Amino acid sequence: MQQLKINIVIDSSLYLKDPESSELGKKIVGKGIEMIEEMGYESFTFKKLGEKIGSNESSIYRYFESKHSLLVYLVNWYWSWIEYKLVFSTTNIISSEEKLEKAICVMVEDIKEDNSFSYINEVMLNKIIISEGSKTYHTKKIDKENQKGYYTTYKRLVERISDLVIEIQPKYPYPHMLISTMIEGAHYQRYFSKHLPFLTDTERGKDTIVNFYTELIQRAIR
Amino acid sequence: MQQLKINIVIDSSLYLKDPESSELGKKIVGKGIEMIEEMGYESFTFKKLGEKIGSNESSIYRYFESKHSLLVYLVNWYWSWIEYKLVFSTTNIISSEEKLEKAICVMVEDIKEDNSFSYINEVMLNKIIISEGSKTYHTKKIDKENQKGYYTTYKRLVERISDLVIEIQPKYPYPHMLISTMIEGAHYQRYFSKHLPFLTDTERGKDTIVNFYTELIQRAIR
DNA sequence: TCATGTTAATAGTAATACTATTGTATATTT
DNA sequence: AAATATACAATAGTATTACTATTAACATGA
Repeated sequence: MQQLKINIVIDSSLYLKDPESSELGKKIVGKGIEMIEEMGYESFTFKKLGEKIGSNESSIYRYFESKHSLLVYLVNWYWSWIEYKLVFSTTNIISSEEKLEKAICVMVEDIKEDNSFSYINEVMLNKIIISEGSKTYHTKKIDKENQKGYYTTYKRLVERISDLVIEIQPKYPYPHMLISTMIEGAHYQRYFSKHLPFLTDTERGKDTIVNFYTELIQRAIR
Repeated sequence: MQQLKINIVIDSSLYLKDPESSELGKKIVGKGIEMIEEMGYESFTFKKLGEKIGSNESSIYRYFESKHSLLVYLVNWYWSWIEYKLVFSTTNIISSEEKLEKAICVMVEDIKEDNSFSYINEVMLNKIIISEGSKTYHTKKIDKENQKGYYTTYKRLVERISDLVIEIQPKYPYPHMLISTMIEGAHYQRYFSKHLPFLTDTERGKDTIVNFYTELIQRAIR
């Protein structure tokens, strides 16, 4: 039997030329992920990427107007993918409480498997989001980029889960703050547990971070 | 009556030459804060700072080995200052619950006043920590820099408040995660409320962020 | 007075992000 | 099939950046 194939569609404002439309484009995204993960965003350059994919620096500028906009593209791809996983894991579930629990899990859990989407390594991408993701909005151009729609995917995702919170507890006054605190916080905790463990209480084996945020949210809205 | 003067002492591993030891050093830190706040960390350069303080780029390199290490210095200064405020606002209070409440306030509240320390503008510094602070540890050199003691101030602060949590609820299993989630989260919420308001529920006038985290923590450890 | 050590200024370098221009393959039209 | 138009990538740049090697100025002490 043939496998079901799904494509994540990225808004055209996030690239100059759609990287899905050519082999070179896919190489840029695929190898770009590998290189950013390996050497970090600061050390990563279009020149190095060009060499790696047997192409030229300036060819990459046909697809993305800057290094920054490639990162923004990756972050949006990631959140679209998470949204897809979220919708998938919560359909046909009736109880809102159970839906929320599943949602927390999808947002917060460690990504260990790859291979849903041919040329994108989701495990590496997840690592990039954790260590470099915040650089997409910690920029002086934030307001301009927000207007351009750079953060709509993220917004939609937070909205979706906030709605679940409201379904369960209509009187809870901080649904968006609660969810954005969870999403960003979970990434920080994963980063801390690896590099600054004195800021966490993670143990080996168990997924403490999922437990922590599940409990935190349940108690907050009870 | 003369005013009480206090100096925040920064570990000598965080600079090449102590900026407190000369007028030029104080200018570097003072004007550096102004410029980073104004133009953002990426656009800020030692060359521009040199021009501004009527000195030369390379003179600044005598004090800080890189632009990054200046930011690390500022972050450490900030956390030392917060720790000082924390100790000050919780001494002579007996109840642990009340201590924790005050601590949350000190960590999370909006900084509006300046002038405790002559050449450092705490309001601007707070803005820098909110928008650029995470760049100190989102680097590939994180583990090396951690070994050098770049994050000890932060660690000590988190430890201090985690101890308060443990005093109140000895069985709570995630004190460090709770506090680091709060500190980082509060900064994010301040940033979001200004630039990406759809991720928050902040209202004008009230300090929703303080209320949100106070309630969150109290419910978490109850 | 002259050697010594400490400081800052000069003048650089290598690398970076990004761009203007040229070249080439493919498609379209006549 | 030839002429033209288009799409794309490669070449060769530029301006700016972070950072450094060297020189100059100055104070201190023997």
